[in-house]
Amino acid sequence: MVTNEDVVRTLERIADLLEIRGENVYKVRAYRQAAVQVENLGESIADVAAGEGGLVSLAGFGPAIAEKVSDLLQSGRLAFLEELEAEVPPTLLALCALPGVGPRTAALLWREAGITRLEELDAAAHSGTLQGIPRLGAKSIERIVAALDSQRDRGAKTRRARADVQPIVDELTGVLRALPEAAMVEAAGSFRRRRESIGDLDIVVATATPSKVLVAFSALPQVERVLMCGDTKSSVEVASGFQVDCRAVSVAQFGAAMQYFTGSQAHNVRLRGRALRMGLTLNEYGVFRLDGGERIAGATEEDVYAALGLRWIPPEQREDRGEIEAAVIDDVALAGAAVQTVLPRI
DNA sequence: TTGACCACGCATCACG
DNA sequence: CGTGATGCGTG
DNA sequence: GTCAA
Repeated sequence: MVTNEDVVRTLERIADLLEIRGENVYKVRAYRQAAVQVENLGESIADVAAGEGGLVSLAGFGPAIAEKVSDLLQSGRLAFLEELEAEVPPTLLALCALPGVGPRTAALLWREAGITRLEELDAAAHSGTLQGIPRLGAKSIERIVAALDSQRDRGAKTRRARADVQPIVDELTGVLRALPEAAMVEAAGSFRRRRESIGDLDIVVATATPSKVLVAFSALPQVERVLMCGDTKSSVEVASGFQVDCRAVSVAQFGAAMQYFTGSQAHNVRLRGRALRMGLTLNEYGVFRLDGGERIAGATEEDVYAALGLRWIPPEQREDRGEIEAAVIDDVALAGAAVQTVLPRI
């Protein structure tokens, strides 16, 4: 019995391996999007396959992916994936899991140094074999060594329970709010979406002096390691490896930044797609007209959603499960009884 | 059949 | 030394 | 690879 979860894992695995192989980014994305669709599917994918229209009736499923998933459902295997795994060593996926190492670097290590597994990478990094590989400078090698060490230190504990994160949120937002430069401070990300499992923490600060706030943030006693600190964002680790990102924006951008950093990613992508179809563009600084670039929203989240013809959507609903469609302020309501306004058609 | 496919910050490296 | 391209990571 | 024009 092949479950939806099996299909999701398989599609994601294909995407990862294709990425290492250097396939077209949109092909890779197509597999990832298909995986997301299956993930959000409210029924058994086997039923969909058997039902009217078959798998191609699913969004993101064209003939190619439909056939592969169909094979998988029928036989429990997928020849395509097996061929791919024969071509691209699956152990490379473990390299990609290292922070700072992505598919391109994994492919580079494989091609240039014949490295396919973590142990080989570790040995090569220390023996100096890595030196001389194009695009792999001293900094990059140092980064790899650090990543391997840090992974060894703590057995790759990734996500944390909401209850464990809450005190960290309270403490960090507390000290940031005490800064005279910080006008507004809020936690965003999956924490704000009230998810039970939290991968990392995002904190948004409104301020007129971003660098001051970020420097202060990076220097907090709770900070164990600074991953990076730029002009608008800083990433650190606190409490044995838990990552916290701090983004500093102006007061006028605070709403757009909160919207952006609250996510989810899928929600944001759909929202931005909607913006484009309305002749607008959405980023973490606001909503802008495509022609001329005039800014039309950004100070508050309500602003941002309203500019896109939407009611404000509670964070816990922002998962791209139909909440955007449900929040559309329809033409009729806007136009009143008499006048037919011309809103951009979505 | 063809073109578009979200948007951006930071670190690093190659190049002039 | 500055600049642009690339890779990675983030929602 | 998929979708829409």
